[in-house]
Amino acid sequence: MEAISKKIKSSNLKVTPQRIAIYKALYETKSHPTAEMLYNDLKDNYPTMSIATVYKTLTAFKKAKLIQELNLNDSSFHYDINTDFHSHLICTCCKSIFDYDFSVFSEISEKIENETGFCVEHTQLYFYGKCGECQKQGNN
Amino acid sequence: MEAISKKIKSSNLKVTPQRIAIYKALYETKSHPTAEMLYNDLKDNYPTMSIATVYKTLTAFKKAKLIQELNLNDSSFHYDINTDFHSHLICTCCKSIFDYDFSVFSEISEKIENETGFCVEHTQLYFYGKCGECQKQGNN
DNA sequence: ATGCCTGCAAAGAATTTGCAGCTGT
DNA sequence: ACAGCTGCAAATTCTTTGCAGGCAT
Repeated sequence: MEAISKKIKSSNLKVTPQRIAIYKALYETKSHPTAEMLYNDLKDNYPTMSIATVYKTLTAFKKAKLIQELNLNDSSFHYDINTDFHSHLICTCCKSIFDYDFSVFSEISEKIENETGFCVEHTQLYFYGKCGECQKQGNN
Repeated sequence: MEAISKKIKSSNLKVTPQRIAIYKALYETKSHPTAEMLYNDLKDNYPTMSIATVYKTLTAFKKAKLIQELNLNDSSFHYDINTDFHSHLICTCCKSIFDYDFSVFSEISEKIENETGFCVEHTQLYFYGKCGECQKQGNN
C-alpha cells in the first residue's frame, strides 16, 4: 500500500483512493484488463468510481510510464503494470494474454539500428495463436 | 490491373471498380494508410466512393487475407498489402511506418512453442522510436 | 436472375472533454 | 489556498450497420 503511494507520488501525481485502487488492481492481476474491466472490478468497492476517472487515471499512469498500453486486435486497449521489455502471447481462442520474456531484445534493437539507422525506443511484440490449454481441448 | 482482378476474384469476392482502386492504392504506396487516408486519396477519382465502402472493402480483404491490419498506438487502424511475415518500425516523430524483414521469425516462434506450449499463428511486431531522418534533424 | 456490393444516413462503441465541486498537499 | 482530481453528462471519433437500389457473374 505504502509502496503504491510512493510510486504514484514519485511521478508527481496526487495520491487518491481511486488511483491506488486502479494501480493495485493492475498489480494484482495477470489478466491485462481493459478500462471497462477495471471499472467493473472496482465499482463495488468504490461506488462513486466513474469510468471517466478510470480512463483519466490510465492515461496519467501511461504518460508517467507506470503502466503500458496494449493494442491488441480488439476493440479496447488493455493495460499492463509491467513496463519492462517483454512480449505478449495472445490466445485467439480463449483471449488469454500471457507475458513472455524475451532475452534477445537488445540484440534485435541493435541489429535494427545497424541495418536501418532507426533508433528503437519502445516495442510492442504480439504473438497470436493458441495456448496449450486450448490446443489440448481442441478449441477454436 | 488484370493481376489485381485475379487476386480479388480468387478470394471469392466480386471485382468492382472500388475494390480495384483500394487494392491498387495499397499496392502502390509504402505508407500503410488508414481507411480515411485511402478515402481521401481516392475520392477525387471515384466521386461516389463512400467511406463505408472503404471500411467494408478493407474488412473483406482482411478476412480474405489479402491485406493485414496494423494496430499502432494511433486512433485508427492502418493497412498493409504485405501479409508476409515482417515487422514494422514506427517513427514517433514523423509518424512514418517502415517495413523491416525479420529473418529470425521461425526461430522465435519455435522457441516460444518449445518453452510455453503456445502455438504461434500470426505476429504483430512493432518497434517504436526515431527514424534516421528525424535523428539527423534533431526532431522530437 | 441472383446474390453480393455500394453509398447514404443513422446507429453504435470506445474514449475524451467540460465543468462544477471536492480533495490532497 | 491552490492546483489537480473526480464524476457526471455530453461530445467526439472511429467504425459498423440497415436498407434500397445497382452491378457483377
